[in-house]
Amino acid sequence: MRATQFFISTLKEAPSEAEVTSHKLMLRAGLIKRLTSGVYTWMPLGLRVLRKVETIIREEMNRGGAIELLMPAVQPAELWQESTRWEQYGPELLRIKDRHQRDFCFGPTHEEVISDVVRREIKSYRQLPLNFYQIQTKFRDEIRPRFGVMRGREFVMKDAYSFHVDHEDLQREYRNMYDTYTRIFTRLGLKFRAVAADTGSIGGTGSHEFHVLADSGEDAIAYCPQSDYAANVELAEAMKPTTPRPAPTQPLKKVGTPGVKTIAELCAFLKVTAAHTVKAVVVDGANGDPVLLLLRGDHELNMIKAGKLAQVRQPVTFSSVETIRAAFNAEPGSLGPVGFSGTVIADRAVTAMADFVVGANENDHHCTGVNIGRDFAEPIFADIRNVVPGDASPDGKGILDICRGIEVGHIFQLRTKYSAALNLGFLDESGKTQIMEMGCYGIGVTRIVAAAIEQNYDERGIIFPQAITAFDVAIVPIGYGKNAQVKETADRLHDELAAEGIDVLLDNRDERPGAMFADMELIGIPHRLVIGERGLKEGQIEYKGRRDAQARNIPLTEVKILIKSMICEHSSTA
RNA sequence: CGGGGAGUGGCGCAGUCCGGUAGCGCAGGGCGUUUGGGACGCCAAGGUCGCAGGUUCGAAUCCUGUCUCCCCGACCA
Repeated sequence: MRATQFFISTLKEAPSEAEVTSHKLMLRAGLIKRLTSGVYTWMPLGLRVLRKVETIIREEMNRGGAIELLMPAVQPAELWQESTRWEQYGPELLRIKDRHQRDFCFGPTHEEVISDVVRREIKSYRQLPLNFYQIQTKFRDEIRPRFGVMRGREFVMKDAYSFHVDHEDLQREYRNMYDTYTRIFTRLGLKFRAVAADTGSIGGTGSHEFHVLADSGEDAIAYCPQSDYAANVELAEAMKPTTPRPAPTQPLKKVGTPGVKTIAELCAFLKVTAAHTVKAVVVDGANGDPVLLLLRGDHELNMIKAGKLAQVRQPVTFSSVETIRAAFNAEPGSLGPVGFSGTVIADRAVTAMADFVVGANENDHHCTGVNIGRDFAEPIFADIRNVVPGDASPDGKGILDICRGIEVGHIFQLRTKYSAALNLGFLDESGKTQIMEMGCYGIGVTRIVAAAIEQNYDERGIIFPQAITAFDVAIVPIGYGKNAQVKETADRLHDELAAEGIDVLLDNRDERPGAMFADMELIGIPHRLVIGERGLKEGQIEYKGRRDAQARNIPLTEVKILIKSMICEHSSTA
């Protein structure tokens, strides 16, 4: 490809709409343009990257035995009413009407449609198992789209749905897809981790998320360096303390703590560590009464875990100040279990605490020397906090650490949640009707591009992994329009590399060298060849890898072999 | 939806407090000089100041309404 026959539009300054690195770089490099909130045009350069990601996914899904199809983006309301999700899905579902005022939606996911396909086609156990997938544009009317294509409303997703005669076969396919995803993200050249996940709203049991590791990731992942344990912090179990509760040594005492509202202020005021304090959080209970949750001062409430408690109303809502005032005679910042007669649920870590500090249920007062059993009744103990680095791994094999990740894939065992609702029956060997077991497997294709950048960039711009770069190699001629030998060499090299199936970009724009270098680096091309009069006299051209500190000269005669060898080891042919 | 911020040429911004008819850098056009790390000079071009009302002799600037976008929280690929 010659730059003059392609479309490159880079910016020196990032548009002010962008905050995170990948978003800024994607806009600066001209990969995407925003049309409206959460909706982007993929410019030619960006589309090349997106297509490479799609190709790898498609090749590996095919290798894994899945079969590609393409379902409609627009779906009739009837199907969604049948699965009861027309009401359940909420405002994230973009609902539209046709000219006859019939209800439709723009598909945020395709369980309903695929189920409709399968129930019409599949009648017998002989036709199972099946795994259908598609790569398609979805629309989810996110409350707050952000970070460019990282959390767009319109995005490209690979979604797959598998159907089985029994749970055992579903588990086999689940494992197969787990392995397929592992191959996909490995081939994409990304550092990633598969983590046990909460099943969220889609439901079902058995689920893993695939996260691209990046410090800027939105998700926290707890993992054990000593074993293969990894789980989303939402899910990772905080184990029971192994140490017994010490006996009380201090008397219960009420102390004035004027103006102290937070744990940090409390620690500073009383000169204690946060681990010796207990924080009190009040949420609405299932029966409407407030429920007091207790956590060690240095721990954080996990809303998902709290939501699973029978005593707590779903979704978890913090009680209003009025409710709290009525129940505790005090305001948030001074709350505690002493003298409170309602339901108290304490995190397991609190089990092992003695002589701690907690709110006194009187504004601007705290109690010190508080002890469970002596000063207030034994509460219900449960796991309601986020794990922290240093916690014991739930598999008992070491100590947890925490890193951040971007969720790019998610696999689920749906079991019969949809197949039962949508009546996905088949006849088994004995001629009896059974309900299919179902799995689903998603990959955020557009998100992968942003995640790859989030993981691979420097101050000059993007550094694309070889597997998904828009162009493998950039040829930058110095004096293309002036020096016939430079032009001829550049053209020939371009043609020869292209003939080898290498994606080569010849920057034949009439730009100054600095501008060309800057652009080629910004758009993340991993290899660069510079052809100049100076080097050609010696029969040499210059090579520089995108991450290399220094360029080096190589004989012209060896260029092709060098480039080929560097690119072919990452070749995307399956 | 709650909280915060912003809409001025393609991009980044100043001007708004204190009303007087719009400016800077970059990009883009022409000409010339340049050509191994985002060149320089000259010339020309480009703006309903988000939109709608209002106040005023006069509004980017003040008032009211409205739309859009971004950031922080609950959702998700």
